[in-house]
Amino acid sequence: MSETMMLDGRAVPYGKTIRDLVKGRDVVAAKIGGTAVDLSTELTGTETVETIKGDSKEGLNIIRHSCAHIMAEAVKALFPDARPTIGPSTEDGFYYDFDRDTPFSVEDLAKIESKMAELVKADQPFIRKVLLKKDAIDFFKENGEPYKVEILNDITDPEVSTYEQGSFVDLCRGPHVPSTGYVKAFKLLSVAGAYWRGDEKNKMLQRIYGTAFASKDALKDYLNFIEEAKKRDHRRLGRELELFMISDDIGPGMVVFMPKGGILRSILEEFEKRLHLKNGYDIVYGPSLLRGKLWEISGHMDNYKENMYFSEVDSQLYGIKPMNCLSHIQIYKSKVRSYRDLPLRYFELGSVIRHEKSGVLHGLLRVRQFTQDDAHIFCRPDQIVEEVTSVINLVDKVMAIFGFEYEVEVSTRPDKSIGSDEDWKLATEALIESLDKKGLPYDINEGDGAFYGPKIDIKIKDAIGRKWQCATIQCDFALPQKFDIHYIGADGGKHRPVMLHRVVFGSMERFIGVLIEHYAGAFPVWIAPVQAVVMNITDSQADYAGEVVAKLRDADIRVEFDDRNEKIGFKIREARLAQVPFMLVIGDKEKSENIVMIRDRSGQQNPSTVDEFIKMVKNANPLA
RNA sequence: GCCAGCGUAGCUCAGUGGUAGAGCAGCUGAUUCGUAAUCAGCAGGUCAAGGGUUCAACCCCCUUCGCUGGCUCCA
Repeated sequence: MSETMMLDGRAVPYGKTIRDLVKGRDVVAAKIGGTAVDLSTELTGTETVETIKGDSKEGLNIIRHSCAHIMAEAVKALFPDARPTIGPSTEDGFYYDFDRDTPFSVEDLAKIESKMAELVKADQPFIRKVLLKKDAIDFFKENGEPYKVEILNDITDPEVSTYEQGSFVDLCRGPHVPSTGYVKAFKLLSVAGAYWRGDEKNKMLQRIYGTAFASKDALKDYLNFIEEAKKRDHRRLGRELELFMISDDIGPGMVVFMPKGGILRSILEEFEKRLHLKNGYDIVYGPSLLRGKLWEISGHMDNYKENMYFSEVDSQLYGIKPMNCLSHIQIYKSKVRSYRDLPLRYFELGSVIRHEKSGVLHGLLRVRQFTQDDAHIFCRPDQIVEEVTSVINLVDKVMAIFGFEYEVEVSTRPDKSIGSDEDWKLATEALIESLDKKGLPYDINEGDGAFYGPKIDIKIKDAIGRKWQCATIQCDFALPQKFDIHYIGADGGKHRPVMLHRVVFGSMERFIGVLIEHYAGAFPVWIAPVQAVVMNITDSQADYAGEVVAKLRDADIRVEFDDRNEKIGFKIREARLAQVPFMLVIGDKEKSENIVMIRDRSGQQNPSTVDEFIKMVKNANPLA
């Protein structure tokens, strides 16, 4: 056996800790055979060792997790009545949940932060200890930490590890940075309530959010990013650009599209109609109010009642639709279907109303009344994979048009659900097969499916990285059975079709909300509510400018005429603030040469004829 | 729904136990001026709503509504 082993590709001797072998404090932990370990690990084997730097994704997680421990130490020192529960790292920071009767205040954050700074300065080592589970239980019981005891009771391993720094000991798998001084840049961000173990039946704990970075500059960059993101918040831009409003007088979660938002939505809806017709869908419309009986058959009365609105008409119970499927099923049932008819694809821009809990409402992204670009595909079991694949292709095409990157998740059977185990298995496998065929990576969300079937969720990100589910494809074996729909097969027998529920935008509201943030209000020309503002320099060009406006309007260009008695600089400023893609400036020169000066959002200017400009705008439509 | 914070003019925000201010926007007038703000004047508020404490409440207390950040839930 040789006397050395490999560390980041260089030969190093045995018998030393990793920390002995790396210089400085850029390296925060290491990986041996793919498992992250502390730098205090002594090298004894022949494995290959790779270091983890603080500015890598893995390294950041370790720094943040260690920072969470430091925060817990600070909290326990300042508030001895706070009982620590769990404190993981997250995608862009960390949190720690405490059980405490008095919630933390914003002022408390500052105190905790300065205590943490002290602890960091003290550069206390993180000390890992491995002990028997029963000894750990005794220790945390004695220490008055019932939550740690509860976690330990769920652990099956006989041995567990703890990490100790200063006066604080936490049950933890690790790894951690070698000492508190490794945490060079951190900030506490907010306090919030959170249920113990994420279950609303449990006690609400006090959560403190924070973040940490490998350097002060990186932290500063992140805080700047948050500030910049706030500027593109769709609620702010929605008001500034006069796209939509949510009025107190009307009610929470109810969106009013104002003229600018109205035209934007209308353009997107026309786009969707054409897209679906091109892809073999039929356009249908269903009513908002459907008999209560129908919702009983569908299972909504048992599974979704608390989210629905009801109305009694002529002593008959009616439910306002929270989804569009039932009308589409009635269309399917309107005549005998042959296997040759399938697949049938019914598309509806369907407005639904759901009683969402008040605390979840969020601008356009979470509302109570919304319009889905919904479709239901009725197909034979042997057509599922092909149909799902074609929906995925459609989604992919649309996301590319708008420049969205997306993440895919497959959600499996939840506790509260209907249908047989075999159906769920078949449907879930079909969804996964389609994704595999397309070569799309995906995560599995166990138990996150709809109550009637498994689903593929496609999530796109808003300005500050929050992910929103927009497109989704849901496989449903339950409703065809409940409504007893069938088709006549080649064998002359009755067979049960499969139903796919799917949306591409998700809802007009949410998609527009994400679009606003994605483009920061500067919409591409084909969807911009106003595509051009014509502006004259003085009154002497008003007549010619008016002719240009008329010509553009006649060519279906969305144009506004700024003929106010204002300076050209002021007109341009206003058009820029309104994020109008093109400004058509008309002075004496343009008038005499029968042209316009086109200024785009970047400030570039080019002279053009009106006809050329019209052609350019028309060509910007992706379905043109 | 739960935890915390917040609610002053159309918007962004000051303000104090003694009956409200600024900037921008708006309106009026002047200005006709070639690429991100012309000047002047005017007007604008049951201080979210309801109740209470007080000689007196926008301010203190309670309730309701709404918003914000989270949690749970979701297109």
